[in-house]
Amino acid sequence: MLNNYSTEDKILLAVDCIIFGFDKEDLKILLIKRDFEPEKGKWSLMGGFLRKQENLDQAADRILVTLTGIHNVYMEQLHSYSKIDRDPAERTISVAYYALINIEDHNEELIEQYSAKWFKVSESPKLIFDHDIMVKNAINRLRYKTSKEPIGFELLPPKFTMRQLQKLYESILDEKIDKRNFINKINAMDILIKLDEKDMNSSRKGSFLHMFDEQKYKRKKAEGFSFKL
Amino acid sequence: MLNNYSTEDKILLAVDCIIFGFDKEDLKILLIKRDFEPEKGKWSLMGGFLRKQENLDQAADRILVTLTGIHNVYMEQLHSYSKIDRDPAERTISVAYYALINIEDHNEELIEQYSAKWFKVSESPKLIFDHDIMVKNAINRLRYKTSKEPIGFELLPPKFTMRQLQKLYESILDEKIDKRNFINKINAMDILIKLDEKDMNSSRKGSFLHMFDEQKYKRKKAEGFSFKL
DNA sequence: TTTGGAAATGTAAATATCACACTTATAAAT
DNA sequence: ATTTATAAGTGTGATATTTACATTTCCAAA
Repeated sequence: MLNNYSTEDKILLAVDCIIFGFDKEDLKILLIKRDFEPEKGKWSLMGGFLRKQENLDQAADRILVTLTGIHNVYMEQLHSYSKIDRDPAERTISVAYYALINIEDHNEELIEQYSAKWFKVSESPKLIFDHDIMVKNAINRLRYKTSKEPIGFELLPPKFTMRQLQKLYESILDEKIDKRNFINKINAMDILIKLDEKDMNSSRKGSFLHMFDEQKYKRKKAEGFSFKL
Repeated sequence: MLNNYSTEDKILLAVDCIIFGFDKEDLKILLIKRDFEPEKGKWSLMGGFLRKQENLDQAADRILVTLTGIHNVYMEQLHSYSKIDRDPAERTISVAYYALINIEDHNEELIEQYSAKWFKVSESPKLIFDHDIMVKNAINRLRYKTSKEPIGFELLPPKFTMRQLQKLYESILDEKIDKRNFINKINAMDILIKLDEKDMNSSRKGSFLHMFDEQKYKRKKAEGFSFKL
């Protein structure tokens, strides 16, 4: 009968972050080049160890801030990975988190300091340990999330065009969407504010910028909501 | 720079199991009455600690077998809980798993040995620590699962009536379903085999028994599949 | 003034979902 | 043998959602 904790094994608990960003065309992840052993010189997720005086969410947040300098980022716990020899140096359990950030916000200096780089998810290099599986699982989770609630808040700049939003959906879901149907669907959600302002970069005509209406978004989300392609 | 694991904190890692069963009428969970400190005498999920030589799935399995005697049960990792003082005795992270079992299969002796008891999810007692949150999250996950793939394989006996399957869905989703629409939908899935045999317990007329067609089920699931009420 | 190129827009057909009520089969009672 | 009580079993039309699809508009640059 378990009545004495002191005989139980204690284990190292790592936290690894899958950091998603979107650069107007492609869904990307931020990876670091390890300058420490094991697997020095290889690409990996940003990670760290859980400390006694913090919970997992806090640890994930700390690790993200360390690399990007950004606070108050959207993060969600993904899964815990525990294969016995997943880290050859020592038995370690890793709790993976995924974060959605606006790719323009990150701190260049920190990125350099960690030899970090943004990769298209479709073109990312092989990662150490079980990090590839973590990324795969995170993408699946993000796809699921997409089907349950509007996304974009976190990954897009405050003002964006319909086309950018569509590209974001397309890059997450990895499929083409008809633009009329997409716009009809998004408009039916009634969560965007159309601004008078136009983005003139993409065409002569220019395309209207939009913002999320956070009030309406929250209300909709509370009601429970479904986006189906 | 993290180049030396040895300075990092090591932590106790618990695994707690939310064990779901279905008794032809209600969705239930299996709880134990703790005969050890802390919180002796209170209701709790079945749990244990991760050992160095096993991974989390194996630990969850071991813990489930300890209480029910059943092997090869459907289990899925739910979430990791890490509030600093969640266990007043010592800093402990808990990885929660949920299991779906056929309620008829469990081992009575073991259940008694642990003072365990099946509770309707709607009538379960207050649990220790953060176990109530775990159960709530597990129910949500189960609901989600229900919307993505057929369930029943794990919770029902091999042969079951349409009405039992409907009751299962109703108890998971916590809402009434029209029986004609339900049957139409299930039949449209084309994953059941209707047997010649009838269950005569529930009515004079008797109702036909069905089995899952595992082949078809797997094929459908691979194609990706959605059940919407 | 013309031109090139992305932005913007609407509808009809197909499909999926929903609401809804009567007949049938059988065991038990008479 | 006949009646009765009870859950099982069955189908359709109305409504909502999803899909497929092509043309016109706007503006900067030439």
